[in-house]
Amino acid sequence: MGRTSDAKPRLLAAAGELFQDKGYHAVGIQEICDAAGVNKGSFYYFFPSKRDLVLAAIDAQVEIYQQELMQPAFSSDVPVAEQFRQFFHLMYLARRNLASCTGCFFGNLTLELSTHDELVRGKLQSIFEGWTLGFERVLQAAVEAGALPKLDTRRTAQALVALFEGSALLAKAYNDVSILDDLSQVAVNLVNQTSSTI
Amino acid sequence: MGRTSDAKPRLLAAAGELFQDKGYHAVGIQEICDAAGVNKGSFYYFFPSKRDLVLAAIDAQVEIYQQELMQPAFSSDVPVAEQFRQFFHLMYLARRNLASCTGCFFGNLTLELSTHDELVRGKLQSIFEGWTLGFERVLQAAVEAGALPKLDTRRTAQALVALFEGSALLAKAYNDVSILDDLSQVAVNLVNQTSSTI
DNA sequence: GATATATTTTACCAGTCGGTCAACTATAAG
DNA sequence: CTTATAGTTGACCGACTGGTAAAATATATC
Repeated sequence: MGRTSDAKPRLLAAAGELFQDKGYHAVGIQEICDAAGVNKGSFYYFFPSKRDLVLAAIDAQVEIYQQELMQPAFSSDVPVAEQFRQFFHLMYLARRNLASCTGCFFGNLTLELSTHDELVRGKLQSIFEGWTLGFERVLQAAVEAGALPKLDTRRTAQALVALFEGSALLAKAYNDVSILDDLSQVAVNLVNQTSSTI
Repeated sequence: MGRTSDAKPRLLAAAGELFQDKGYHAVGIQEICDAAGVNKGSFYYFFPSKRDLVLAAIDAQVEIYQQELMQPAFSSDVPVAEQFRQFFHLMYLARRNLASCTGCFFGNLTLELSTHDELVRGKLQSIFEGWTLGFERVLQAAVEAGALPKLDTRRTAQALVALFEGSALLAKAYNDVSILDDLSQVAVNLVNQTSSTI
């Protein structure tokens, strides 16, 4: 009972966008409230602090990345290496129409917050760990199917995550999304490589 | 004439350290001044603004990275791939004794500032471009010496920069420097790979 | 329709931010 | 020794920060 409201999801969406393109410290709660069309007092009704907001915003973005990057890229029946190319390419597509290249939401927050806040760092770590385990599963399945030679799946998976995050970082530094597409070829090579066989 | 001072280099050193482990927005000028043992008024005698400080701090760090990473890694006569391994390893050594893993100075600033300040972004871009060109030269020399098969030097060089930045990012997320050493092996494979030959 | 309660509104707080300024001091150079 | 000047000091500013509190309001439920 009492009145209902969609202010909370609006705040989460606004926070997702603003943290993404300005970073955590560069965005004030007032600015997020303005973007969401919510009063600051209402903000503190839904979130006890800015830190709680960013924790919730991270969860919301995990969901989005899962649905718009992970599932589309790794559910097809094309060769494994092509699935990784697709992963990079989907990020490219998602960023291509933006005014400026804003990097990866999680990578941005990692570099800005993980020395400040151990809880945030742990959350981000477990997200990257989830990606790594997911990549590893995909690679392992391909190895078992004979599509790939035996390789160090853990290290390769982690390297693919690193390459992805590094590519997003360079794309932001150069303000040029096409770097993501360009380096997707290296991800392909990395998967198909024979030199790291064991 | 007039009195002399080493306050400026002290401010640059303090700014380098504090920006490195807390980020740009999370560090105030007062904090930098305290760390450097300088009054805030004096700060503004040397630097017109915080933004000018970070620009100068970037230049100072370029010098340090050049002398402590680039030159040591790429001046030896070991095989090319080993030089890249050394590059990652030197970063590992530099970070291993720190209380927490703070990532790459330039990568950190890229993700925090390049959407705010076009001048900073351009400066960081040209630093990464310098690394890329340097890597490319090393690879090209190895190809011409017959030590490596023909490969897309530009793309490989950029991928190595991306892998490095991504590794530093993951190391920060996991708060575990050893990731840098671990992924150095992938850099080695990437250089020695045959699948990306043209 | 009454009412308990979920949400909104607004004014407010102390602290910190980047930055300014004018007076002061030490010293290098003549 | 004088003096021009490079450097230092500390008080100060307005704007903005994250966060609080209490009164007002709308509505789902009965």
